[in-house]
Amino acid sequence: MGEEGTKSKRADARRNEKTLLDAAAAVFVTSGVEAPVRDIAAKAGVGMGTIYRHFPTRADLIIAVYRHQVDACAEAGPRLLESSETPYEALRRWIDLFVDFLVTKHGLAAVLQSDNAGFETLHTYFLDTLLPVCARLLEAAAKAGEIRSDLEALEVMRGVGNLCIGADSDPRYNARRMVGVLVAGLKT
Amino acid sequence: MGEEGTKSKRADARRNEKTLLDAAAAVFVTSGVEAPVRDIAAKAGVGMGTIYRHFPTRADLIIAVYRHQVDACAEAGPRLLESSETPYEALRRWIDLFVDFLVTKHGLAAVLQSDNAGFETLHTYFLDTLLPVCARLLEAAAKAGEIRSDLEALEVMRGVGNLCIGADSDPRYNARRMVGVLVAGLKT
DNA sequence: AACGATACGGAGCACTGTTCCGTTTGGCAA
DNA sequence: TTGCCAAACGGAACAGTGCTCCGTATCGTT
Repeated sequence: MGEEGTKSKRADARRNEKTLLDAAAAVFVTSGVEAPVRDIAAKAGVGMGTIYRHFPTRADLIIAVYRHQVDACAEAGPRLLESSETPYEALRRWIDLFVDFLVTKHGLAAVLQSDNAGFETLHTYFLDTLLPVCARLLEAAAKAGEIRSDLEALEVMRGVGNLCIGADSDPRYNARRMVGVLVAGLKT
Repeated sequence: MGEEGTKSKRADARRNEKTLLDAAAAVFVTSGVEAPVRDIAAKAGVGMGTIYRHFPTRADLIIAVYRHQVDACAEAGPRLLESSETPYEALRRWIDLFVDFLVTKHGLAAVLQSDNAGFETLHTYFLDTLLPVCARLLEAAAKAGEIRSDLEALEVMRGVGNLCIGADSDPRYNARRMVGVLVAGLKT
């Protein structure tokens, strides 16, 4: 439950972890989350072994880099439910938040749904964190009779995530707008 | 405009092209469209050189394998527009056709939107073939006042394609249903 | 039958993920 | 302060894959 940084690790290990996180964040911005591991290691000035020791899979690294933002998104759910006029409005706003996060992370949406081995962890993390929040919002909106009630939260999450794929590589495609259409389609 | 198969090619070349197409189709079914080129070559019983001579990029091979089905989908558009009660109904049915095609092709939807180099050709082919059809259906439905008129055909196509990604690798995700929601969201 | 164009096969190169192990270093105990 | 060793590091090496290149085999024509 606590912070990882205070663990009984050696000082250089802690330092390298931080360095790697910063380097990864920087490389993700410029080259996307699928950037070669070597690039990240080079940017951080460490060897290949170091990166794999700290983050056994690429998913672990991605999770570590974005954990704060994902958690923030999860925490925003209940808050929106309270502060919004209607549950549907809360759902809409929350999905906007999620979409804003995704479309600004080069290639993240794609890798999230990718069935390539090694990314299940990432998929699982997102689902574990955000699915309950989404489910709660959907349930509230359904109970209020604002949206259809035959939809699983998983489907909505994946649908929204999928719509964000490639949003940054083709200016003609506006993911936010299509998500808007999808969310409109949820209404009864 | 005519058939390629009748070109002035050597007999063995024509034979290999057919063999490769069949092998590729078989491998795509079992291993997805991202299957290693070596696997396809092995299945066809030819060398690497042969496959690349006939299909310079993987996209060319994929296009060749699915050309007939894509063309059939394109041709179904105008027919549906005539035979359906309303333009919106035609649009809905046409999108169903497109989705049925995509979800039964392991990994095709993903590679269609992938920004990996080498697949632009594939993306372009699909767009060139299907975009005009989709645009016509959208326009008809918009003119009839059944759907919003501020949407580009490209967005709708990409949105639908995106929703189909991973449809076959997670039984909990029903792409058809989410596309249904999206299409419902198009209504005015 | 001979010959030239066409096509073939697969070794080889480039690139990337991942592992493995010899070397270095941080922190603790004497 | 010094010595020790577990912890951590670096990067060479291996494996999988896309793609090229060129010596060899085959086709079809003369």
